[in-house]
Amino acid sequence: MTTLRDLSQRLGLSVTQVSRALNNHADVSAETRERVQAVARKLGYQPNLSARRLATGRSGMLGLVLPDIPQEPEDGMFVQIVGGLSQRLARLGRQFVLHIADPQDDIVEVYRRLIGGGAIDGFVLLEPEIRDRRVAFLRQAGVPFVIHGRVEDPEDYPYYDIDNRSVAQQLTGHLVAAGHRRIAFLNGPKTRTYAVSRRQGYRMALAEAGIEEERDLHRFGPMSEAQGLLAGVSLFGEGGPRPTAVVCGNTRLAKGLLQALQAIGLSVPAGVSVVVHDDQLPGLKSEAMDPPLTATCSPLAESWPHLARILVAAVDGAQLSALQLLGHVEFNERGSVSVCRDVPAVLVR
Amino acid sequence: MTTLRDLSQRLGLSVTQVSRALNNHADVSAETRERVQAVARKLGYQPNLSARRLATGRSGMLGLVLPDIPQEPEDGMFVQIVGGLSQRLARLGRQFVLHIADPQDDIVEVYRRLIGGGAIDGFVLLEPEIRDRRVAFLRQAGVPFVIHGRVEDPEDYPYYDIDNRSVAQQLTGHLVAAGHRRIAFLNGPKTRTYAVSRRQGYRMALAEAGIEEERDLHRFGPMSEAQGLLAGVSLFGEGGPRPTAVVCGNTRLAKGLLQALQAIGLSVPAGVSVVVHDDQLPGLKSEAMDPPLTATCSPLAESWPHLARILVAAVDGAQLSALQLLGHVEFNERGSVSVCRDVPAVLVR
DNA sequence: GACGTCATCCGAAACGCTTTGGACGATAAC
DNA sequence: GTTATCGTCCAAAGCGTTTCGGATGACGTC
Repeated sequence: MTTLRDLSQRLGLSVTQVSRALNNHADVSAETRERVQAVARKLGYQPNLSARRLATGRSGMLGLVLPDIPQEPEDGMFVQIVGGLSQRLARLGRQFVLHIADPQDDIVEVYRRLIGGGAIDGFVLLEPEIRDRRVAFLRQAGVPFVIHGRVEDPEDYPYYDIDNRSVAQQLTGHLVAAGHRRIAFLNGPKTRTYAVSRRQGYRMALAEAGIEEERDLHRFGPMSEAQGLLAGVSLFGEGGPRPTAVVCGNTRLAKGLLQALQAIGLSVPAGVSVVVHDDQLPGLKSEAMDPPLTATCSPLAESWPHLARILVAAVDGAQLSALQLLGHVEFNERGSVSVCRDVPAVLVR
Repeated sequence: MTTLRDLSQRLGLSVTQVSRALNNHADVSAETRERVQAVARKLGYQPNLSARRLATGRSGMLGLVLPDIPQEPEDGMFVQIVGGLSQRLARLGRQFVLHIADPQDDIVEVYRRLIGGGAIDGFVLLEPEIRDRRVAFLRQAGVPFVIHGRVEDPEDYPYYDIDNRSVAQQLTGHLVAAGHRRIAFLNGPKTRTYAVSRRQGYRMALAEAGIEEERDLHRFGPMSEAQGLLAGVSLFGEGGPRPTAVVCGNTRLAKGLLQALQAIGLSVPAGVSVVVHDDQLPGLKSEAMDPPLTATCSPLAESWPHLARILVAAVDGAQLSALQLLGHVEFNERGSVSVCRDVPAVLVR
C-alpha cells in the first residue's frame, strides 16, 4: 500500500505538503500540486480511510438502517432504494453501509452502537413517524441525517419530501369539483407523518366545499394490495357506506381496490370514481391500470439522488436552506372520474 | 465519546491493560478484567473502529459488490441476499458494506479502490464465472473472500456451494431410469461455473446409460421465466427436436417451460416429463406448480448464514478446511415423470 | 541468599492521516 | 533600509487503538 510517506520521500517533499497538494489546499504551488498528483496517480495512491477518519473525525461512510429484512411486496422498492443510494453515494466518493437490525433490538440502541464506533458519518432515515425516536436521538447526538419525508415542526433538519398535504388536497379537490360529496380516502399507516399530512389535505379539500367528513370513509392502514382489496370490500360490499369516489394513497392500494370493485360488480368510473397518488412503483403504473387512473404522480426513484446529495452536503456542514427539497408532483387526468349525479347522502337520510 | 484513555484514568490503570482487559488477553488478572469491563459497560465505551483498524489493519467491515442495480425478477432474491448477509454479519459483530458499482466501471478497479482505501476486510463473491477476474485479483492481492459457488481448481479458497454436478446427474439419472433417452437440459449461462458443473453431471448421467448427447437439447441461458418459455417453444414447437423429458436449472425456467407446454398442448407428465432444481425462490416452489415437480431442493436462503460465518472466519485466519462447505441437497419425487414408451429416436431415423 | 518462574502490569512505538503554528525567502510598501 | 505581505514549505502533535519489550514483585527452589 502506498502511503503519504512513500510519496513524500519519492518527491523530496514533506508529508504535509503532499497531503495538502492532494487535497487541493491553498498554500501549495501549482507546479508542486501537479507533480504530486502525477506521482500519486502513477503509484495508485489511495488514502487510508481509517487514518483519515482518525485525524478528521469523518469516515466517509453513510448508513441506512432497516429494522428488519424487507418482505414481499415492498422488497422490490427496497432494491431501488438501496441500489439508488449506494450508487449515488459511490459517485460522490462516499461509501454506503447497509445495516439490517435485529427486529428485537431497540432501534435507537442500534444507531447508538453505529455512531459510537465512529464508523458512520450520517444516516438516511426512511418512513418517518410522528415523534420519531430516531430523529430525536440523532438530533440530540448531533449526528447528520436526511429524512425521506418530514416530521412535525420545527423543520430544522435536512429532508427530501413531496407536499403530501397538497397531493391529498388536489386529489380530493378534483373529486369534489366533479360533484362528489361522499369521498373515501385509503390512507397510509396512522403513525406515519405523510399519512397525517395527507389527512390534513383531505380535510381541507372537504372543508373548502363545506362537506362534513364521514369518519367511516377515511381508512388508515398499510399501503398494500391486500389492504386495498379489504377496504374496497368493506366500503362497497354489503352494509358498506358506499361512497361515490375513492382517493387511493398509492397504486398498490388502487390495484387492490379495483379488484374488489370488479368482484362486486362496480365499474370505474361509471359506478365509482377513483383517483390515486402514483409513486411510479415498478410494475404498478396508474396509466396502465384498467381503467387508467387520474393521478398525482411523483416518482419515488427521483428521491435517491437527492437524498444522497443532501446527506453528503449535510455531513459537509452546508447551510440548512440547501438541504431541504420538495419534489415535483404532476397531475394527470385520465378519465377515471365521472361527474357525480347521486343525490347527496344527507338528503337521502 | 469514551476512549481507552478515559477508562484508564478512571481506573488508575494503563491504557495497555485496559485494552487487554477488554479484549480478553491472557496477562490480566480476573479481578481487573471484571472491574474494567464493568466500567466500560457503565460508560458505554465503544472502541473506535478506525483507530483499531489503523493499529491492526482490520476494519471489521465486510463487503458485497454488485455490478449494477438488480432488476426484476432477480431483485427479490437480492433482498434476501443482502438482508441475510447484513443481519448475520451484524450478529457476528461485523459491518456490512454494500457497494453497487457503476456498470461502466471495470469491476476489478472497483475492488482495487475498495481495498486500497483499507476500508474493507473481505468480500462475498456471488455468481462466480469461469476464469473469474475478481477471484484472480483478490487472491493475488491477498484479500480474504468467500465464494457463493466455486471456480475451477485448485480449490484453495473459502466457499459455500452445493454439488451442482451431482444435482444435474441425479435429475438426469432419474429421467434415464424412467426410460427417457432424449432429455433436454435448460442450463444457466455458459460462463457460470455452476452451469459448467451441471453440464458435467448431465453428461455423466447420459454416458452411464450409453446415451449419446444431442447438442440441440442442451440450452444455456439466463435462468428466467422468459428463457424457459422461449426454450420450451423452441424445443416442442413446430420443427423442434421434441425430447421426451426436460431438466430445468431452476424453478423460474420451469415455470416458463410449463407455460410453453400448456400453450402447445402438451401435458406433464403424460406428454413430457419435467424435473427441476429448486432453490426455494420466494413464490416459486416446485411443489406448488401444476403439476408439482419432481425436484432436487436446496434452499438458497441457507447460504447466507454460512457465507457470513465463513467469511468472518477467513478474515480471522482460520484453517482452509473450516472454510469450505457443501450444502445439503434433497431429492423429492412428485410424479412429474412418467415412464417413457417412445421408441428411441435412433431407431426411428 | 541467589536464582528462576510466574502473574500482572506499564511505557512507548506504531498505524497513516490532517492540522497547527511557524520558518524562510522574495517581493512590495513605507 | 526597515517593515509588512505573500507564497511556499516543513516539523511536530494528535486522533484511539494495539502490541512489543520490558519492569516489578511475589513466590518457590536449590
